[in-house]
Amino acid sequence: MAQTAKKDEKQYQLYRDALNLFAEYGYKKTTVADVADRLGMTKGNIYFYVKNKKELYHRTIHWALTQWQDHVRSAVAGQTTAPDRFNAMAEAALGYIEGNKVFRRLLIRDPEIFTLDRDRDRFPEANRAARQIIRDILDQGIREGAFTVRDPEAATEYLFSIYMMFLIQTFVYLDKKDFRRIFASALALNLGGLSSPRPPKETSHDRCHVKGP
Amino acid sequence: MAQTAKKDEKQYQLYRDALNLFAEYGYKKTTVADVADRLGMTKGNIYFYVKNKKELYHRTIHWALTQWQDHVRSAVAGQTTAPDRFNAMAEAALGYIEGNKVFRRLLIRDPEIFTLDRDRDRFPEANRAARQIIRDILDQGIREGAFTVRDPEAATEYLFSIYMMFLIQTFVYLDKKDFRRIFASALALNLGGLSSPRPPKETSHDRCHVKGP
DNA sequence: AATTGAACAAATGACCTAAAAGTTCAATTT
DNA sequence: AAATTGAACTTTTAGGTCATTTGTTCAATT
Repeated sequence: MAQTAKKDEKQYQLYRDALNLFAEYGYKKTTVADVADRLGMTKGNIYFYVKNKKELYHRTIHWALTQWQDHVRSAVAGQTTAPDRFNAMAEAALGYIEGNKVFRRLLIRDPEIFTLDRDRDRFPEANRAARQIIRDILDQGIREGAFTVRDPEAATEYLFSIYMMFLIQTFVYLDKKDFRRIFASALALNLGGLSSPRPPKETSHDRCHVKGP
Repeated sequence: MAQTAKKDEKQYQLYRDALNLFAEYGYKKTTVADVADRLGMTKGNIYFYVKNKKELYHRTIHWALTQWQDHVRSAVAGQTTAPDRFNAMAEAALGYIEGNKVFRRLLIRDPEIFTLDRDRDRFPEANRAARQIIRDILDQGIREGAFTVRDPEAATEYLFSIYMMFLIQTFVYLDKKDFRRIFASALALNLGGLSSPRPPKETSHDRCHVKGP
């Protein structure tokens, strides 16, 4: 049941315009009539595209999350080794929002878009895909011998939580003060751990490859 | 201005009883008269000990946090090496709440006791002390050559956030499902990092001590 | 110093109502 | 047929009133 190209185009406009309005005024203060006005139609016609306001909101945000994820995936694809991909993923994921004012506003209006509570996750599909990006990099690293991970599933869950935590602290709570500095610490810790020894160089590649005692 | 021993004792009772009531009914549903009744006094007399209900609540929780921290500190003191202390701290901090039904109830009634948002932290003093516990272990580990940490202040902040995250996920959101499993992953990752090489043994001590290339 | 109890002040919840916003749909346009 | 309109309809919300509960004060008492 393929949609018409025209409907696809209209839907794109709908999500884009709705996103801007929801980001500016929040869910409650944005009326269906506001969205219709912005698109040059009447509010009744919105219901030709979505079944109600709630669905409009949800689809709009899901669409925004999807765009963001595509950006991350292409950044990851631009690297080859697992550690490089890990860094690229982290940088792309956080950097994208850093540079996206509309998305940041949206998060302030609706801080629960990102949550650490799986039961209250309103975008489980998008977040499953996000976990998969992490998981793929871990698996590659293990396969190629660059990473040592005992329980990849648990590690993925843990890393995803840290990623959520960073998003929430930085873009919801606006604790940006030392964002980059703590982010760097987090990357170093996740790649190398607390434990010595490690040469005091950052570039994460040339590492001691001696087997344990 | 030393208080009388009698007043100290009454204060202890006050906090203990108030804690139980707040945990059972929450802040709103617990009346000042309820607390007074439990202590066998009249509500007017509560105001001899605290200046208002809000202060009673805050002091009560602060007292509970302090007790918890004392427990963690003594668990840490029971170990000697930094990695052992790190593990002991993590286990004591999470384990204490795991076994404390009243505290867990309180968290469900008032989920914002723990927050990732420094601006909304109602117990900054207690949390500063908690960070200090982490920091002291990191410093010891660095001093003794067991840990390699480029920026201890940022690392402390990061580790404290992870600790908060675990508390929130496990005891506020009740995502206990894989708590222990992910907790183990987190400890392993923080001590050893993702990167190979590391012998496939868990006990975190006997590690490769060869200097980098 | 610690406690009481009555008096007073502030906060809450229930109820009401008018306005605003969400939703439907038969008719109309593209 | 797909897309759109606009009026009718339903649901939600914001604001106001009011009785009741709860929080707070304080002069008197132990």
